[in-house]
Amino acid sequence: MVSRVKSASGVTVHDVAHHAGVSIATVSRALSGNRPMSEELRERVMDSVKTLGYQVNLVGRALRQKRTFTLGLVIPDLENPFFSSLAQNISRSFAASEVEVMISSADNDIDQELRAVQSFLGRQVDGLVLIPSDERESLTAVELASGYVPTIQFDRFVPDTTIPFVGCDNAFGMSLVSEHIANHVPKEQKTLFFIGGGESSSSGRERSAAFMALQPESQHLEGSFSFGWGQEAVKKIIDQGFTQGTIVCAADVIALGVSSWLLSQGFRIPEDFRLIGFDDVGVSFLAHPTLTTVRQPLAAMTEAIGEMLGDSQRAGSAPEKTLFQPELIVRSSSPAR
Amino acid sequence: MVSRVKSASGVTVHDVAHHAGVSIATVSRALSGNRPMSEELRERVMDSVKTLGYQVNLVGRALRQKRTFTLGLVIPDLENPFFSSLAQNISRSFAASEVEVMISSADNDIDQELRAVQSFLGRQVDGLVLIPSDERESLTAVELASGYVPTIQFDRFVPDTTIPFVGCDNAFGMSLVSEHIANHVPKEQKTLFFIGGGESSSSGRERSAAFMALQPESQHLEGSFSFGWGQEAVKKIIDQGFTQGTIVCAADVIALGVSSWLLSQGFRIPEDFRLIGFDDVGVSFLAHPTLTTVRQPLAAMTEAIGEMLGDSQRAGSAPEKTLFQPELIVRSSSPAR
DNA sequence: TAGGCTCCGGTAAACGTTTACCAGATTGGG
DNA sequence: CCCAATCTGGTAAACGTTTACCGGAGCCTA
Repeated sequence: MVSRVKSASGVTVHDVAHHAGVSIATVSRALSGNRPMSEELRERVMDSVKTLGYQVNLVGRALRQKRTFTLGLVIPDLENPFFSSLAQNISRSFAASEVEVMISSADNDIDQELRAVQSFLGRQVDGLVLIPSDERESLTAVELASGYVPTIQFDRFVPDTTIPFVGCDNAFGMSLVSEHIANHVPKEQKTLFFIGGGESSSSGRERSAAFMALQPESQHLEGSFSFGWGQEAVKKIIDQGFTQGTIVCAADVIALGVSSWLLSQGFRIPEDFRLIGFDDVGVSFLAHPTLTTVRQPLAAMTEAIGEMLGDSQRAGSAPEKTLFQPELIVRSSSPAR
Repeated sequence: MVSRVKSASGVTVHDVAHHAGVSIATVSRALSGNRPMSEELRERVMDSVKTLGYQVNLVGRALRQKRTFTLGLVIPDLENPFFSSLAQNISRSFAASEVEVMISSADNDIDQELRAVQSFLGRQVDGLVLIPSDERESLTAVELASGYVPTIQFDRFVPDTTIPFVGCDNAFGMSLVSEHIANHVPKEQKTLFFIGGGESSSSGRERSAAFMALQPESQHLEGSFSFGWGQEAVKKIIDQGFTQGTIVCAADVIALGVSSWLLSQGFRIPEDFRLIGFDDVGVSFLAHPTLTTVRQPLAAMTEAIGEMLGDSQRAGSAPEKTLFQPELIVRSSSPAR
């Protein structure tokens, strides 16, 4: 037979105690190692645990300990590769620790987002990492969360709050791009285009603002963080009659859309158009041509989450904003001279 | 000040009862509507709830009710767009219901996968949806899960178990592809290549086997479900000197890799190579050229999850395997004649 | 008017843990 | 040899809910 124990479910610490002929306290201690005990007894308990197929009920434990060893993560949109890769990274950075990361998708809907936050709060998560779906509308969710548990805004923030934020220095990232253009893009391709990801997120606004400040001459298109928008935007550019230039995108997803459309129309990258992205999402080094982009130091950023959540439990207020310095990764879509 | 209630956390049903001058039972009933009560009293309770900022503690509720209204979802790899879009779909199909979907990533690691399952079980989820990471190695996790709660294998299954499975009819999907090739691919492109996703998942094996049975003449390459493998595989094909043909991929991710590499080398799709994918992942209708692919009816499939989990609570054994018929979506990477 | 039924609120038990406190045993030092 | 300290196991309370059960009040019927 496949499963010996038909329903292992329902075995409690009492059953184990009874089977081993000890008290429930002893069982608990044997399992947690919270207090020393004779080796012989511990083994007896462990044997019973094994034969009965006992698995601790974390709900009971959580109620008693007032800790769940759970971290909630709310993602605006799982279908955006940047976010899903973010989720993967955050999970991974907690894989070795005792806390489990639970992910919930807001599906680009602020009601869903609020619901996800409430659900996590009700489930007594020990901390919450939010990527706000909308710069304004997410205010309720973010503030609600931070009223209950240590909360971190990640990648984007809702303005005018004191809730800690971990992200990257978008302005610095754009300055790297601007510098790269100055040093490595030939004159004939110095017609600049900037395709933004929309004004509804801080990262979108910051990137647009930074680039426009550095390169006020460039043409500016504003849309959303999506593959489809990249295609649409570059189409507009081509429709205006441009046949060469440099296209800077507020995100890799956008740049990939641009690339796919340009190639399909017979344009060459980087010979006709140079293309620069932002994020360094997984496929950007696999795409052909490989994408020049601004890499966010995700590993370091996700580590910061752990530290900040730890700190906020111990000491006073965590630093309001932690920015990480991104790095320019030069690949073939806009090579060095 | 931003948050009026410094720490709303810690307000219990007792506090509300005290504040409203009623018993805790009344508070519980006012909130749940579980028993009729005078409107006046209910309002008094609700007022107290609001002023105190009470939020129900779902841990307490779960312990008492022995239900968590939570569905666990374990994903092999969030960075694979097919899986993340799957996750999004499953979340979405439960958005309107009272149950919350919690996602956990196994990060392609069976230890992580087992850990995720155990964690979900300990947290007393009401049901579990698993996409086994590995056909053989995931056996432990899948069987463990099904010993405790209603469990469904999704998209892939571990062989030789009786644990319910929801997926698509891969053989049928491949027969559609084969038919399409017979009817719409011109003779000079009838050199067929099949790029598989590896033998470590049932879907990979089934698709490969089905296509090879239908088109035994075709050249067969086996790898993994990834963008990078698509590029690598098509490179091998080109290195053999082929300059035209039809490439069938076991997944869209693979096909996108193929497409990106072919275009970068100056090949044209579909003039030189026709390209056919599987899954109909989000970007495949955005890619240029748009991808001809086999669409899995995800919406229907995710709905089936809800039904099966409901059934398995009520009646006896659910049907062992539920297969959905996929559909061929003809787009420009392999157009109709 | 007595008896029973309905309505509405409260009391307390139960869910499965962990852990503060207690008590008996053992040990060690003076 | 006695007292204190330590060690080891058990008892019971507590975490925050929900709900079975109880009981008083009001009402209807015979």
